[in-house]
Amino acid sequence: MPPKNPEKNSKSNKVSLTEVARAAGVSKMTASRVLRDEGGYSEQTRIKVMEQVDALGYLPNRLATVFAGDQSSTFIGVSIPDLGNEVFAQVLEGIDRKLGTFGYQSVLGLTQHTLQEEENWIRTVLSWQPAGLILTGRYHSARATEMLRNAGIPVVEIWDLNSSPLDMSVGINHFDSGFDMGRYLVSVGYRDIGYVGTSHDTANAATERLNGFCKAVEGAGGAVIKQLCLHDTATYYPGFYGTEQLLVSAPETECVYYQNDAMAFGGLQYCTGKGLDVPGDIGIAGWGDLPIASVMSKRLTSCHVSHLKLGQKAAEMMMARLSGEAVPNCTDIGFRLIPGSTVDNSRH
Amino acid sequence: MPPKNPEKNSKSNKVSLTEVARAAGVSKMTASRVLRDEGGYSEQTRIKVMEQVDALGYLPNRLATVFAGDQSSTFIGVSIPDLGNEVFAQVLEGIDRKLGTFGYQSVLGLTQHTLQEEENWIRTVLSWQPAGLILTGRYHSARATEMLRNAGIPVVEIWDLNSSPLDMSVGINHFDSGFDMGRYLVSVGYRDIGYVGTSHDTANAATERLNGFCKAVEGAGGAVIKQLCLHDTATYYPGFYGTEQLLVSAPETECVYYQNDAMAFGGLQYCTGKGLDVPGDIGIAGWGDLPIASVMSKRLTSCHVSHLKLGQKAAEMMMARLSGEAVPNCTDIGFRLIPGSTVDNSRH
DNA sequence: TTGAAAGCGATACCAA
DNA sequence: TTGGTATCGCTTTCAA
Repeated sequence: MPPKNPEKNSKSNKVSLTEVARAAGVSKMTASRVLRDEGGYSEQTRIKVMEQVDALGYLPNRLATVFAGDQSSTFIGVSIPDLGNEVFAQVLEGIDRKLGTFGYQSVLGLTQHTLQEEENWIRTVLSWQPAGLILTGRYHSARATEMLRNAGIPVVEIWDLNSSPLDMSVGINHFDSGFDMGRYLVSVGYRDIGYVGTSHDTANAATERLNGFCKAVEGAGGAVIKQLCLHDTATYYPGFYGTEQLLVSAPETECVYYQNDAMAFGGLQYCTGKGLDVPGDIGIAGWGDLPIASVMSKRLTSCHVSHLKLGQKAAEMMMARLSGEAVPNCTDIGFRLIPGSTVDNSRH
Repeated sequence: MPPKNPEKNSKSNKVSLTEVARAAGVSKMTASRVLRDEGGYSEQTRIKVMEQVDALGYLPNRLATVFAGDQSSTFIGVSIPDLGNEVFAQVLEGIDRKLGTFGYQSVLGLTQHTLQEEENWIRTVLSWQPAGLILTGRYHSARATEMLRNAGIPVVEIWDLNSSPLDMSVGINHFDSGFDMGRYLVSVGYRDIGYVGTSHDTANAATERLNGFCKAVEGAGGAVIKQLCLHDTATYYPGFYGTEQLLVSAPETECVYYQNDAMAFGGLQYCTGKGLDVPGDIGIAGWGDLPIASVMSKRLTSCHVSHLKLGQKAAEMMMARLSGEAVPNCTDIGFRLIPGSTVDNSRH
């Protein structure tokens, strides 16, 4: 809960347009016109006003402008599951940089992968009258969905491609990306395959990748013999110990598919540390194509997605919509399977 | 520039407190009291109002509340250089999560390490009447400093510890952390040492680490024989090719100190790829202690800083100040040198 | 327990 | 080229 302002009232030392106008000896309407560069005043008047703006250090109160109702704000609410995951940090970077070039600001919400957190954040951020919202994920609570519909502002859902979005959507088809990897791994000769990921309380993109993966593997004659969903964050160390758990309970595993590259690196390090040869003894595949891959001698088998571009595209769609342009409501930015060298493509 | 609202006026479909009050058959003051849980109304009235709130899907307009002048907003402006650098992503995560528990929101600004970007962002974000600002770095343009002083809101400068901050400061002493590493490397026997980092247009923490490092190395009888400051981002691949450049021009280098762990990993991979033994042939030291270190078999020599905690602390100081508590204006969260195994501590 | 009126800072609209 | 007045949604203050 926001506290009452401690020092009586913070506006006490803030300069308002009225004060600028008075100091310049004009009405506040004239001062307003000068500041908005609207025209319809003499050069002499303009100078008088600007002198006082500088002298008094006047900063406009944009709250009042929006409140007056003639403009929307330049806030864009942006929900992100967590920033410990590098890919989301990149998405946010893409969004915020692009928004910045249009003079808009991100109001951040970290939802920790829960719909309840997202709903709470949506309620709050809507009360600040944002110009639009960019949300990670296509699943929202019923109440959240209702609020979003009622808000009457543009919404871009990112990450999962959503063929029937609330409004607009940009991302990739995660099911397909999992499917492609499954098909690839079986095609090079793997049969007994394991999975290591994390579980969240809600359906999400990683689950869809797993679903696609299983479907492809089983359809092609392989088997996903063990699926490990840890109650942890999807980072390096869980990939490490998850691999240990997996190999203890299913030592026949020939290849492991991970929720993302960070977990895959953890798994790779576990295997290497145990003296296993990758890919000779065991294959490893991740997802996301992290920047660190650019310096690894052994290219991680993965799936490339341009996270930065995804964020930029989301911001661009938002800006286009806000300026009244027609915007396709569904944009697939695509992915690319990276064969890499952590799976053995010569098993046949 | 924010465009004029395309659809006439977005408020058209928004429900105001007045409408709720009318529907409930009470005055808007009574409805306001109910919504603020202020007391001073009958239970029957409360029910009538809340029924209409639900029925109409009323969401308060917090802009109007702040504007009315009785409260400050729950915005905290947060400036971060870039999110491609994992450590800053962690800092932001720490800030935003902690702010969230107090019902505050981060308004993000990515400054790309330039003071001009920061100044522009400060001007904009101040116009939205934030409750406070959290800024990365202790250096600001003259105009930015003036605006910050005039704003009359709490400011926390993070990252570099600032003994005479604008208002509050939390971070570490980067000079000291560089100094400690320099002293350590010489103490284990290195003499000809190189540095690989990036250059920015402004003074920054990495520069201070380098300064501290050089002072310690030279004071202890070693020499920083080559300093490479690339015009690039401080990530994996620049660490890789920067190392190549360094070793070509100064093949006698015994040990390399990097701006951060990501660059150090890049360098490590370069050396390993070239058949150099680390630390047998060359030593490698980074800064920051990235999460990936938790799964590496060879512990990277580095300097640990709790980035998440730094962010949390900054948010806590902000919240404490906003609730009127006394807050120390300078908090050192400390660092810890990690000897690791990418330098040889048995050279003597 | 309730309500009417003033006002926050800026802009639209109309009048001079 | 200027300025007065109403207005946005809400809360404070004062009155009933």
